[in-house]
Amino acid sequence: MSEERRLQVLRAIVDDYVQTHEPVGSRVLVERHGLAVSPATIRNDMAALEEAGLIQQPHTSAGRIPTDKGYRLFVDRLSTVKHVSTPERRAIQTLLEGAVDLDDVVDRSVRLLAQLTHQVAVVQYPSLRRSTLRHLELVPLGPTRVLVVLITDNGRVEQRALELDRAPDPSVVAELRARLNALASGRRLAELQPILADLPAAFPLDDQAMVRTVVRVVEETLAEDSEERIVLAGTANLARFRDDFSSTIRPVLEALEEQVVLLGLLTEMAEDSGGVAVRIGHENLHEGLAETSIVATGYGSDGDTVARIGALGPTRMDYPGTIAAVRAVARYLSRALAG
Amino acid sequence: MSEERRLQVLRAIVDDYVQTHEPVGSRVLVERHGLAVSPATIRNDMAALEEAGLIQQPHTSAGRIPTDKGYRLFVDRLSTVKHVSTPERRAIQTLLEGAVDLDDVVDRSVRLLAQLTHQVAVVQYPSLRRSTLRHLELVPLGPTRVLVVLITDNGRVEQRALELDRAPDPSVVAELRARLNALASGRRLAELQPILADLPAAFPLDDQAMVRTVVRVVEETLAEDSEERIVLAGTANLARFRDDFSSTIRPVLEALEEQVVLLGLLTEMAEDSGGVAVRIGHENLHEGLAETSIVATGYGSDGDTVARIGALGPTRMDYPGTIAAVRAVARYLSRALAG
DNA sequence: GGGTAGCACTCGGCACCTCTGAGTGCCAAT
DNA sequence: ATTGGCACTCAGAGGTGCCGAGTGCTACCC
Repeated sequence: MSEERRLQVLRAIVDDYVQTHEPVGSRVLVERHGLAVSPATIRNDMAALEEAGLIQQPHTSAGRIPTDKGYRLFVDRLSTVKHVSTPERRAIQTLLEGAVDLDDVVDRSVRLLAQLTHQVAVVQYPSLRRSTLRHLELVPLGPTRVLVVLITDNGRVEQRALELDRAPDPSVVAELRARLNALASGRRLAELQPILADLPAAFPLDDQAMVRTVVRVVEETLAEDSEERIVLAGTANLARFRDDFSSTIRPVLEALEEQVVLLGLLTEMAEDSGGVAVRIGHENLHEGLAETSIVATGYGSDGDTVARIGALGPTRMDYPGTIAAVRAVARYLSRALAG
Repeated sequence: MSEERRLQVLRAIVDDYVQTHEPVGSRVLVERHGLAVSPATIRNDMAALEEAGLIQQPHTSAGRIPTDKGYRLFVDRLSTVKHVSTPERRAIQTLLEGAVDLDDVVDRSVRLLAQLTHQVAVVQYPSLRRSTLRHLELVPLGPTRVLVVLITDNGRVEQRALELDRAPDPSVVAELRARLNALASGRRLAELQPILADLPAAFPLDDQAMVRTVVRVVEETLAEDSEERIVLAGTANLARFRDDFSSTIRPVLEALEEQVVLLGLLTEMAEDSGGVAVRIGHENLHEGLAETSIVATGYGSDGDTVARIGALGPTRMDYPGTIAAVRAVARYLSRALAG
């Protein structure tokens, strides 16, 4: 009983099941997948695969479907690398080049990925901590209210309002802004903390409280990884199949709304195969996503990852196709950010 | 046959059906709703209501369910005004007061509304055109790239990157920024257009092209109503009922992703009853939303509407409760923006 | 004239049945 | 190791009959 053929059988089962969404039996397997042996032989192989926990039977007289473990093996060792077609590639390129700002790039990317994969697409906004500060602005909103605005090199803008104890002198605000910009511009945001700590001492005693408040707000803004924004598209694709998966929709939608959960999942994903990370079913330690797989990878302006992008759908998804699409969009997204 | 009782019957049918999601027959109607007549009498009334197109029978031997027209009559003339409970009110207040900036206020509001109504909640970001400009910033992103940042009085920040033909002189940029702020600060964004038109003439010929580019981008940003952002929450509530409505989920999700559609619906809604607008089923001229109702109202910092907030769910929703929740959240949201 | 009681009628849904066919596991033969 | 054959299992489709909810109608009462 050749080990190699058994894996071929597994691959055939995954391919077929992904396409038809129906348990696949020994006969269709030999008919549709050019296996040069008889159904009986396949049955023996399938028994072994089931023994190994790679496939399972929904009920006695039905065909087999892959388990999470089966999909895992398929993804790691059996799937052939797909590439997105040239027209698709061109479409991606032109679409992303037409974007006017960061929001627009992200928005287009996520829609695009949803359309390419027919899954739910997720894009995380570029992380603040790894970007370089381009400009910092203090804008008075009222007598004692000030808006702090951070602008990064990749065009992300973050704002935060703060309330002061008493109305500050405009000239002091102006000086603070000048000093902040002198100190901070061009630095990575993650490096800022020690630099800013000394700033209050440079001001007259009366103003130090105000300066400290502003510095604290800036630091808070940088620290809040939970502030990281996420954008979704293609949630309607979850309802593509009226049958079994439809009962699973609700917990998935709930998980998608919990951006914190989603962020955690994205960032925790180790990139295994060719820079793309795949989490299958129960591997996502979140009960609502037990029948859901996530394919994700990082993107960034100059080689290093500033954020992630991914696709999410039922475990029975087209992994090679999804992986290819995620990789392609990530690549063009990186390029669009750099340019 | 008293007209008044017939309307009572309609109200009872709506109440019951909203609660049970099952067609309601003449018997349960008298049993559960304290109507002091016999089922036979009710049947006559129901026949009349059906004749009038207010209720309908799914099939011959079933009870009645309200039609869109029936819900409309209910909302306009029969529903009793509900108020949110005092603890709920207090919860809304404290939650919204804890918000740190505009994004946070909007985010909290939409989640809150979704939780209160058990529907999908929608909040439109405050419109740019009606806000006052607080500050305008030009930030160089590269030799020929400039980021234009608009900051409004209610804390909204809008940015747009632009590409120049040649690298501008920093001093010219500084002067342009100063002039723009002098001209535009404190004005309503909608008034800006004529004011900005004269600006290029004030600059040396060499720089006029650059100035014109910047002005054009500012104008574009203001003009783009389609840029208006929308935030959703509670989409998982769509999947609350596994049965009939679940087949309708997909088109609804698709409509929700088309922010343009949603924006159109929100802005077109006339406010009828007590400041809250209700669109029922087919009244939404969008085929995906034929079984969906929307309850919406405006909110704004000082009395006038700067944007809208609403809830969306199956036509068989609890209208009085939803209306009350939308109104309450809108009120506190307005207050949070003003404060 | 409006309300009521009684009655015949309709029809969806449930329980029950059978039958079919897909699919399996095992065994003996190659 | 592979294969054909065979007995076995079982979900799902299709058919049947019954029940009960609900109706519309008509005759009757106040």
